[in-house]
Amino acid sequence: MTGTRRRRTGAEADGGERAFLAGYDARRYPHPSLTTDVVLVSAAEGTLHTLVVRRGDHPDKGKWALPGGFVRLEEGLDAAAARVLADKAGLEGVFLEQLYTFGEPGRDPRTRVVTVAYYALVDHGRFLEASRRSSDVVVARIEVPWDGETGGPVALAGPDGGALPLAFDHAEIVGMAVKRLRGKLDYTPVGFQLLPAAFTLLELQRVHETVLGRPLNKDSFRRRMLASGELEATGRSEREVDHRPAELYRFARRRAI
Amino acid sequence: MTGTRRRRTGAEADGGERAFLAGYDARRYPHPSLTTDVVLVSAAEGTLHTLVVRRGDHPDKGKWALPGGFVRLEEGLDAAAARVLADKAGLEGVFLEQLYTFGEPGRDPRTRVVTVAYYALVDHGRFLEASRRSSDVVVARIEVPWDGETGGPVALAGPDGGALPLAFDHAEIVGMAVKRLRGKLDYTPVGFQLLPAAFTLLELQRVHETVLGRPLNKDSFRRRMLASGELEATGRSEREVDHRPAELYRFARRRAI
DNA sequence: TGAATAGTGTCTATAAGACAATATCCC
DNA sequence: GGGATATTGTCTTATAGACACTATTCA
Repeated sequence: MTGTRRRRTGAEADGGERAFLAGYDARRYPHPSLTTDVVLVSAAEGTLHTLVVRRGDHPDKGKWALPGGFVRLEEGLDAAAARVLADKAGLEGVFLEQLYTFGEPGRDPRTRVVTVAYYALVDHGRFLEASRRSSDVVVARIEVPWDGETGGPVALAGPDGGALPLAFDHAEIVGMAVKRLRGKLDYTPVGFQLLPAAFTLLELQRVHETVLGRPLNKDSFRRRMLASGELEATGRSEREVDHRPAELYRFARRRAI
Repeated sequence: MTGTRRRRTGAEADGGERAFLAGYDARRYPHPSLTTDVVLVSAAEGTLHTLVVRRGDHPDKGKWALPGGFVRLEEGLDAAAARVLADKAGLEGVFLEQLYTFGEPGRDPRTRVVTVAYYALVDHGRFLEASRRSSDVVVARIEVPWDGETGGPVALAGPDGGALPLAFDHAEIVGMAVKRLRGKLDYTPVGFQLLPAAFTLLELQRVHETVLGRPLNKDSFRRRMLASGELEATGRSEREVDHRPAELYRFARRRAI
């Protein structure tokens, strides 16, 4: 028992925790701080990328952190993540989904901070716009040291190939985003979120391979995608390629928040 | 901007949220309250069950709530959920996993409460012990009004068949647990957690069918399970059944927290 | 012996992987 | 025409569903 809880009496013996809230002054006892961090993911050149921000202050000064911020008292969690995304990366209307909540007591050395992590998916083109806003913002390549959905922390590499050390437990958070994304890909049409509105089947396959970290069979990928009903031919084709141009498809029902 | 944030200056323009924490006094500004709620799930008689507690106080007095409690300042999220499980249901060593974090501003009428929901899996036998501890604790049948992994709120029915109205957004939380469980079943050996140490293939199939809410093909279920390598024959058989006794299996590597 | 479920074997339909053949663009 | 990739079609193999048949227990 800590100072935040009173002795429980008979009537409160079960379910009393909630009753307790009624007489509870939120300002009187310390709560954990609540933040949200967003793993903004794109796929390009066979690698997943994510946006990180250089920390200007201690602790972990000079290391790289996910864009994040406090959850305001009157603001929903999804809304807080969307706000962070808009503020830090200038992005709206992208796929955004809650990932996991990280709250080990030691994860931030200053005070107890619980963070509700989100992940967002964008096509690489929109991604690059965002990274041009500041030299403290970088789109890093994600290096995944495990196969399949094993999970665990990942490493980041900057545009010059150098390692970007991650602040706090953010390597775990990005790793969790990769793991989730790999899992989702098997049964949800999440790959489209990483591509522009129109794309070829090969581009879609490359995105899937990038997410999964392994090559896929072209024939069956093609069949599976066309049979899924998620794709819709645009009637247009690629232009200015030095081979037979591929047909362009679009996602039949694109979702976003 | 609320009073919880200062105006940002140039050096803080990106990543400043974290720097902000350094000079931040956690007791000076209101944070959301942080709780954890546990959806304790079992399978029996073709239906999923969960444990709920009758609320003795307003708001939602008389309605039924998931066992829950505050996350202590020095305590990890998993640890908080495990503590709630031990306190409220007397259960330890069961499968316990983070589910989702619910934090819409209006979900608790008194103050802003963000809850990190967990779900736990137990075999129905152990479950019943827990429910005998108090008349305010009930193991309810979960009635799922949607197919597959559609998601959405569910309803609860008490032992007498009457509806048990759920407090707050707990119908959503239980619904999310069912959805997650259905998704997990396809690719992880989570069904074993709902059974005692030794079980027959048909019992395992019934559990899967209960979770998924649809019948499964016996032959291919059998083949799939035996081929998965997750099962291990105990060498023993059922006793006292009025038909040919089935072989008892155990899970080859049972996991728990 | 009969009821009831366990467990085995076989056939068929479907989906995935492999591979060959043809099509269409730019140079 | 040559290079390169798109697209189609066929064959093989693995897996799921259907179904028939035998096995084993208790009443």
